[in-house]
Amino acid sequence: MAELTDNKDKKFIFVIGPTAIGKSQWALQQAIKYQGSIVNIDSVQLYQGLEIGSAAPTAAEKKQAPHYLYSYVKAPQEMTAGVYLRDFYNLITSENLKGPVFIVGGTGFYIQALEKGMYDVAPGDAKVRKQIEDDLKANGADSFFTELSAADPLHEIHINDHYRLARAIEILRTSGATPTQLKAKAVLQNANAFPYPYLKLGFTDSKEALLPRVQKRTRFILDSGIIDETKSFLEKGFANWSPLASVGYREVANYLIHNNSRAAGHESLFESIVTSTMQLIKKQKTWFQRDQATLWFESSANDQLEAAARLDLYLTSVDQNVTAKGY
RNA sequence: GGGUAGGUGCCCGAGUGGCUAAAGGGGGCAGACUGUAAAUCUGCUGGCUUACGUCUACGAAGGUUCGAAUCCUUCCCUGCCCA
Repeated sequence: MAELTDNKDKKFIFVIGPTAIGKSQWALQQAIKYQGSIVNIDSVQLYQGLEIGSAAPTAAEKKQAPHYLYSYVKAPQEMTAGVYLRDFYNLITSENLKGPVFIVGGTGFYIQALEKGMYDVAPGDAKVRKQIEDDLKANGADSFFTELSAADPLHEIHINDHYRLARAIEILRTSGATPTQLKAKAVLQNANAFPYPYLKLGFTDSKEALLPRVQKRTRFILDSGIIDETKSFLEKGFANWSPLASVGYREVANYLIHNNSRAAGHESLFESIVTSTMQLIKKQKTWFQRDQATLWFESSANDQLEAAARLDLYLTSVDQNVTAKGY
């Protein structure tokens, strides 16, 4: 990690919460008000060409305050939380970001990675990974599960979770470390944790409150051209590019491949995107539940004002860290 | 009007005498989560009951049978074909 002294007195504000809650718009208002900047922490808005479906900030919005880490990863490159961290720290140590920095997004895993840091193990090597995948295919999950259980009887990976199983085996074979050891070590050291003062604000709301927002947004996304956006990637041969498996794009790709000819397909496309988005929201809410350090607000105008007041308190205070526990 | 296929749990759909509260999928609910994370994975999902159990359920009503979603009769409804 590079020298961090430049940012000693800089304040960071996480603005997190489920999709379609209105984080970006709120954060933009605040960034304008305090002459700050915005950094993305959404795992899909990172990519170039997926702006419509991921409801990324528009050019007009980006003009109102500096935005970073949006639309900069090009297909067929695929991001990981680890690479995101590298990019994030590169950014804030190489550029002198204006004012308070708003870190905005709903990807719980990335937020956690940034806040707590990641395990000190090598990232997946493409070659090794391929080998592991072949091995898994040839010998089945049972053999992986047995191998992992022998080395780490306390691991909590399910036998059907092939992705996690393969990753655990990869780490085990290359470094000898087990999931249980890594977890224990991370709790003790927490060496790669976020090194700056920060405030975590979250927006969330009931399913009933979110549904109309999701419907409206889905209509808008469809009208704005997510179908063409998807089509262009498919035509370039990126059908297996992992971001295309994210909410919206997955449904559209499926629609283009299977029901394109049917007139009724369009309405069910709308419905299926709404459903997946609501499912995503549920998963995000489940993830955020365990986060004890976030100050939560609802989406109402009143709560937005309340959140703004808390922000103001933080920005004008001399305290370093202000979290839920601080109040 | 005639013929024909069919009506199954929130939805789709399997089941054609007992092992059926009824496969599977979707949806819903709850959860896990350290380099794919908007991904991946797990559990639950008719009522009452802690449980044993019991009640209600396979279009409706009757019937056959020790026993029916499954067989028979009539009726209602839906799709398709012929008039």
